[in-house]
Amino acid sequence: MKPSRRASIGMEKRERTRSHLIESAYRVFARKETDAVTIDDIIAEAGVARGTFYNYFQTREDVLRAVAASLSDVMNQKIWAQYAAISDPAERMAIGLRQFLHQAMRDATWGWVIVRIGLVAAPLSETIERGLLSDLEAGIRLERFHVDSVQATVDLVLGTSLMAMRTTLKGHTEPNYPEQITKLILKSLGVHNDDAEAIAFKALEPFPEE
Amino acid sequence: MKPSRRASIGMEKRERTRSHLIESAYRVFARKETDAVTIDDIIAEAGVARGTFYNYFQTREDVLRAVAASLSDVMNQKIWAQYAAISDPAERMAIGLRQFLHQAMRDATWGWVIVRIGLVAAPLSETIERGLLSDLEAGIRLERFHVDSVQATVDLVLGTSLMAMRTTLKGHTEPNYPEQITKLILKSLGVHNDDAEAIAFKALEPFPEE
Amino acid sequence: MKPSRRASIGMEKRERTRSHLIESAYRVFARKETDAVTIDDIIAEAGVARGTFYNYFQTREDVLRAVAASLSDVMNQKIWAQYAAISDPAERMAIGLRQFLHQAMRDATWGWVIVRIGLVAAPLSETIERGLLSDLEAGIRLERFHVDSVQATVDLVLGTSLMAMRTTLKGHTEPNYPEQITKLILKSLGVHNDDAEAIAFKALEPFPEE
Amino acid sequence: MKPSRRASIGMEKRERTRSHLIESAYRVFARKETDAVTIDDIIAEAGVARGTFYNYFQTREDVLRAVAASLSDVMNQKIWAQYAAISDPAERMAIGLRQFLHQAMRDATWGWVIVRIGLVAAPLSETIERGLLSDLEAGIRLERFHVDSVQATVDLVLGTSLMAMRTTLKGHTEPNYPEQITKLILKSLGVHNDDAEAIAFKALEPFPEE
DNA sequence: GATGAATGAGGATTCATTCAT
DNA sequence: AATGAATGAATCCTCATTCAT
Repeated sequence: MKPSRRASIGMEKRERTRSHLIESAYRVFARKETDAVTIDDIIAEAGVARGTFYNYFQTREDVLRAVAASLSDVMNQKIWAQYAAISDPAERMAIGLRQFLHQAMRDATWGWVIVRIGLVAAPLSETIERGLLSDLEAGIRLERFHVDSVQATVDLVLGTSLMAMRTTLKGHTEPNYPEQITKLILKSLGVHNDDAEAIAFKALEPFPEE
Repeated sequence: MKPSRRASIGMEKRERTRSHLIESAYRVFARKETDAVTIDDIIAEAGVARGTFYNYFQTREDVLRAVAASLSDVMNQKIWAQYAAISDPAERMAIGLRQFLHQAMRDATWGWVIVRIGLVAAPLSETIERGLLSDLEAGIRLERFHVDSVQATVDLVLGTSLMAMRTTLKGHTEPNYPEQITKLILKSLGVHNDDAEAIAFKALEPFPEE
Repeated sequence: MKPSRRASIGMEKRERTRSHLIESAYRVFARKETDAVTIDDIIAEAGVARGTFYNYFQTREDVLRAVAASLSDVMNQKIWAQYAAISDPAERMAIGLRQFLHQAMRDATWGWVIVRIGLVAAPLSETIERGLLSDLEAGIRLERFHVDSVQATVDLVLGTSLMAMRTTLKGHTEPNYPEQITKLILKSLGVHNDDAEAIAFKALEPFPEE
Repeated sequence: MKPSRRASIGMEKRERTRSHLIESAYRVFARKETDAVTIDDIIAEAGVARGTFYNYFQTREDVLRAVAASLSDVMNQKIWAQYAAISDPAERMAIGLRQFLHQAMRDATWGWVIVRIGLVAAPLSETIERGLLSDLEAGIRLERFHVDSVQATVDLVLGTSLMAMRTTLKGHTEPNYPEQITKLILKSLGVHNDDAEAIAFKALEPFPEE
């Protein structure tokens, strides 16, 4: 059992450093335009030597991908996990959108990273689009949504929510902004006004804390 | 030869070189991510010496602003100017949106530059937002649009149309995509389905050529 | 278990690892230009951890020296060992040269290492020069060789044989090339043509296999 | 005539800097093992900024090639040119070898560069081998040389002269060493002793100074 | 006004070496 | 004795910017 134990200690440390680097990179990506981020920024934030970075990532792209993958994980666990039980697609989408925007308000770092790399980094945007698409199709099948073009709808939902997030992060404070956006999007999907309002403003379950 | 004439010739030449540089930069910005554009790219495209660039612009930001300003001018003259006569805000907005998307399909270079710098570069983003806002407010005033939050609506229109443009530029081809998007946005602004459809698919005046 | 036994096991293991590292380094030196060899290359070839290398060698120079020393040993045992019994200096030299070149043809790895580090690494080149010099002086004393300058002769023998080895390794295939070279060198040392030919082409004892 | 004059001034300056860099690189290559030469070494020697180097060469290989090309030019002009009038291949080869070795004694910098890059760097090695081969073939055709294998002879001449040069550069001082080497090589090519001696020690024309 | 050579700060990357486990 | 994470010096390379002609 000696070697496996030894190895597992090494592994743990390695994993810890890797996570630490990803978290540091994440904080840096929140502060700066993606292309302006240097590896020096990241190692300074992590308090680690230059060479250490290269023990874990080959390139800046690499670490960007890792950050995106980690965000995608978090999102899956925190945002979408919770509505396993909900069957109404309109309600599912509403919860997703609101969590998304609330999370950005609660944690601006998270928000900025999403706005900056959300659309660029493959794994994240794919995760989002896939989830969105499945809810959308379910809604159409169940005649909850009424849309002419699925692609147009995807553009609307994604475009609007990212833009709303940006607006929020830039300091716009309007009461219930996430709910306003949610209601607006639901209506665009063909949900009637009162229904949309009821769903968008329905009490949310508390967000799972870290 | 009168000195003033000499001067005016110089002026003309100066203006010509400046425009040439702006157009070259514009083509380069269409090809590459904003931060990836180097001054070398621009002077290579313009076929001009390195020093010449600095006779006209102090920094890279400078030329970006100039490109944005030039786009903004064109937009004011071509798009906004065109519907001076139209009074229905829904129709105005529909024409604006469609022109916008059609132009991107016609001229991918233009499209990519708008997607890349439309929201970031100063004079351009202001022109866009101002135009959008004035139509929006007119529509609300005249009870053509029914919205709860103006900001939410701005986010929806901008976000959706930029995302749609991106989709188009990436090769999505769906018949009447600009019209689908326009109809969807009009409905989101509270215009009834049939009305939105009629407006979104109404024949367009030909776009003024250069 | 007796401590001395324990110690001797440790010693054996230590020796085994050391040899393993030297052999791995040797294979790497055969593949790459000396200065291009990294310690990573060596440990990857050996399948051993980075730290292990430093348990045996202080620096890269160190391992280079060790490889050279090991080559020198092999050479002494395999090539020169066999002509203890031969007294004619011309024949001794002929056998040495031919073994040298035949070995390079048989084992290109060995050949490349010799060509690459043969002249740089001290212990090897000294071994070679010492052997060469003693045969040369014997030949002169016995009036088998007729030369004006010993140094010039050393340069000729060493330079020609290394260059011939390089030529061979680069793929030149001419029947009996080692013998041609040997005959040429013998003639340069003052041996008559027919005599040189006879010696250079005389049947060789089989090479001692590993 | 203005622009062409302007351009030609620029060209001259450019050419001057380029030559300056090549000469500096040349001096550095004489001091260090090829792979140990850094671009910093070169720019320090040239007293020029880091970026300047990259205005002229893309890579270290590039500058090596340029140095080799320049050496090859000089060689063609100075050494080969000199014996346009000499028809005896033995004499031609003797003059070539002696010039070669004398030049190394006179100018150690030159010698070291030749020893280091003579066989590796493209245009230089070709010039050397071509010159050698043409004399060799002429000698064989005219029955001045008597050899069994051309390749073996090339290896002998190149190997011996490079090794002799190295010996000289390392401080070996023997009177008439270039001549001893030349005589030895001529004899190896089948020239009779007295003849070889006469040719190898014949008075040399003074070497054309720069 | 146009040119392009020269500059050097900034950032990326490699790799020998140390050291705690 | 073996391991491999961490280190940081050394080097490479790019590119915005200056300036003399």
